Amino acid sequence: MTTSCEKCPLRKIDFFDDMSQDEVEKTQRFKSGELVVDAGTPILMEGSNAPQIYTALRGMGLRYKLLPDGKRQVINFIFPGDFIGLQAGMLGEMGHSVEATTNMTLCVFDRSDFFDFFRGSSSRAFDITWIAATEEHFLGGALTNVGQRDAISSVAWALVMLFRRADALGMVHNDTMPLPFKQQDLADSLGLSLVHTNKTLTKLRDRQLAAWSDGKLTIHDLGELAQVAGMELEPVKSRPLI
Amino acid sequence: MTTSCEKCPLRKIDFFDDMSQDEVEKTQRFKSGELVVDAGTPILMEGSNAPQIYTALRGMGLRYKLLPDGKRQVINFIFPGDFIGLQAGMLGEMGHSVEATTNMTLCVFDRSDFFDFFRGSSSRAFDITWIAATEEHFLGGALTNVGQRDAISSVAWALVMLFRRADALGMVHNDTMPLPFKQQDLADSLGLSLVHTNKTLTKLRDRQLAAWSDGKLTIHDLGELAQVAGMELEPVKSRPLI
DNA sequence: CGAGGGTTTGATGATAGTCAAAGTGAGTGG
DNA sequence: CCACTCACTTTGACTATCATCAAACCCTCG
Repeated sequence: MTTSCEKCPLRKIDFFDDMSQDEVEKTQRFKSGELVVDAGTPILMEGSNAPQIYTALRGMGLRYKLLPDGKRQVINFIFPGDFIGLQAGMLGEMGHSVEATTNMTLCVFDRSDFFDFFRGSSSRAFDITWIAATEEHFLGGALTNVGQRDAISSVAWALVMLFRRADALGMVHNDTMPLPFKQQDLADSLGLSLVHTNKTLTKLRDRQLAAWSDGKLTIHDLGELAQVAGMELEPVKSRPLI
Repeated sequence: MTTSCEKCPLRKIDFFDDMSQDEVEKTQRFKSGELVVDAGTPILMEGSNAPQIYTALRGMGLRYKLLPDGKRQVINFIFPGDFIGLQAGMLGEMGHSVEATTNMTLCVFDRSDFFDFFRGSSSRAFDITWIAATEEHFLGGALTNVGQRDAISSVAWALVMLFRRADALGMVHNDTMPLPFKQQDLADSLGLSLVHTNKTLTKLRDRQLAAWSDGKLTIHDLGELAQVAGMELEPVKSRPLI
């Protein structure tokens, strides 16, 4: 049995905006099913004209782009509640691939219903656009990070961003969050080599700023780490859920 | 006298989608005026809660983000027809600053009317979301470029992207387009130093791949340059105009 | 003619990449 | 239950790309 939007566990999280009854119903009607995938499964392929789009209900994943020569850029990390396939819905084609890093459960929507859903509720349409704008905002920050920060600041920035997202989702306990990715994934997200990323991580660990091992990231003093990153912590804003 | 949307010169360009009479009228009602600024004028500031948003009607500019230590990341370059301030409209706050590189004329819209405009026409709402998704798509590519390509490929990629945009707007004549930016701007967009960017540009010039000087960029064989960039040329898609 | 912004060039050095190999731990099969 | 494998992490040595520093050059402008 699939989870009904009515009882969606994500909606209980403060981080997500409240939804009106009407919004819940419209979203429920839009939802065509659920997809359960194992860790490592590809979900969407760059350039593909995918018939379906998703919301991550459980589990984590990543978005990435491959270059012809095989290099990989991780665009960002997927957390529960993330909307996946907006580009497919709007542009008919994904600009990046998506794959599951852990086992995942995804709410499935048919792309063919997307336009109706969009026009059927201007508040939901607004939410979708809000998500797109937020994604753009994040990518501007990520670009700035990769372009302008040196390795230690860059890694620090990434860890702060990940940690704050997890915190907003209630995934942080005892200053630690689950981080089921590989160092290679982080390296590919920052444009650094695996080796250098590894050495930078041990530097942060030695300085007691952030410790990531066994799929768990521990940060005791976020402010200090943000200091190293040379970033200012913007307040966390709640976001809509599709 | 301001340009009416009815007679907007940009609409004559094939690159922009046709608009229905209704869309033209709604856009006209949304438009509150025009802004003419000199080269170098700041248009929007990062973090500001700007009351107005814009569409570039004439001239070019750039979006950028500043780090606390003064480093600058150029997010992208603004061409005529670009919508400016989507983040302000949706999120209430810009994630980057915008400034005019040349003299510019901008169509001005009041942010307070934005939501009405959005809900007043689902096709215009769709267009706005389309633009947001496209921006996200571009930024994914830019991130990949900065993260994964070496200097020569990176510069080549940027020049190809600029040239194709200009071409779509009919700004290319005799294999050359106006490119009124400084080398420092390009350097800041690629995360490279000015000196290294300069040396890379002369390399491309020596190899007869791309010559940029006196504010003009000429490329005789785009395919060859794209080859150097290690990129595949996606077909150009027309886009909506706000 | 001098000043200033932008571009170009050369010399030097540091950050980060590459290569190679060892270490660790979970899972598998004999 | 003990090799053995495999995927991932860690470390060390060497290299190269790119940053930094400095100075010259070129134009336009007052």
